[in-house]
Amino acid sequence: MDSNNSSPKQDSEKASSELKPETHASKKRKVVQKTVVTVKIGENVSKLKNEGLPSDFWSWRKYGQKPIKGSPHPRGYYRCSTCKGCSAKKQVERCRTDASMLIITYTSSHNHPAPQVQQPKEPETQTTEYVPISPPTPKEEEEEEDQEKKQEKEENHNESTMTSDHATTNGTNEEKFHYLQSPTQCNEEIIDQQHDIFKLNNQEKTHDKIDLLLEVEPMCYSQIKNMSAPKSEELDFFDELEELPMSSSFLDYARSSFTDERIPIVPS
DNA sequence: CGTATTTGACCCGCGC
DNA sequence: GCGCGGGTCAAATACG
Repeated sequence: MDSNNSSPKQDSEKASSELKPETHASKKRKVVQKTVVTVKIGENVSKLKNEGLPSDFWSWRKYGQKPIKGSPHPRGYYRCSTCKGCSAKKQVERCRTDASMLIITYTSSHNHPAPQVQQPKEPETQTTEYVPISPPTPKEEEEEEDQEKKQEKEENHNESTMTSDHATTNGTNEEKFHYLQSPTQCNEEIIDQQHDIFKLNNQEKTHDKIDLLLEVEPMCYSQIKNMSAPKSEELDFFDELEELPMSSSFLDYARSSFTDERIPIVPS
């Protein structure tokens, strides 16, 4: 809590009641280090997970959502719920140009080490600790799939969607997430602190793996499938459901995968 | 019953 | 100095 350096403004006002103004407002707006990650939805997330991609070791709780000017999609605000005092936050929004692309911005770092480093063996097993891959994943996937399916069949997929819940856990369900980096978006504040921020998650290790994955799956038939589908409609749909796709595992996952792509931004 | 998510309102910072 | 946009909190609702 006190360590939170990102909620200065509100802290001042609302915090005055319970919280306390820990930092200055300036911090919140620019002094906070941010890592921007662009994720492309179109690959197999579950699959990757199975591969051994550690999703996030932390849980994220959504605390707000706001429509962004110029963007047809709203931005979701998440906070690390793994640890009560963790000030780690992340913002998730869809690319205005490509609804299939998610822009995740990580702010602040975790005050605590990852609950447990899940190994690339069995996500479920390791989840013993509390890796939010199973629970949240289904939700996001559901939405994503829903959209695509809706185009083809709504009811029919309903079942599939639900099934995916379990399947996801096992990796049966195949989601598609592509990770890309958008240098243009934050090339100005790119830094090497990314390691600092995610160092906790043993990203270094993941890094290697992700690297391979990225190269290995430049384009899967899944992606093609995506392309085949009318993006326009999907976008539209997303527009309204924009907020759901990134609960935690999704982002977490993305984050892990983006190790390489994530763009650390630092407010000068 | 408890926890997570959703929605609305409030406030601050920045730009004009 | 005013207005716009962004970010967070709090309360209510839904789901497990």
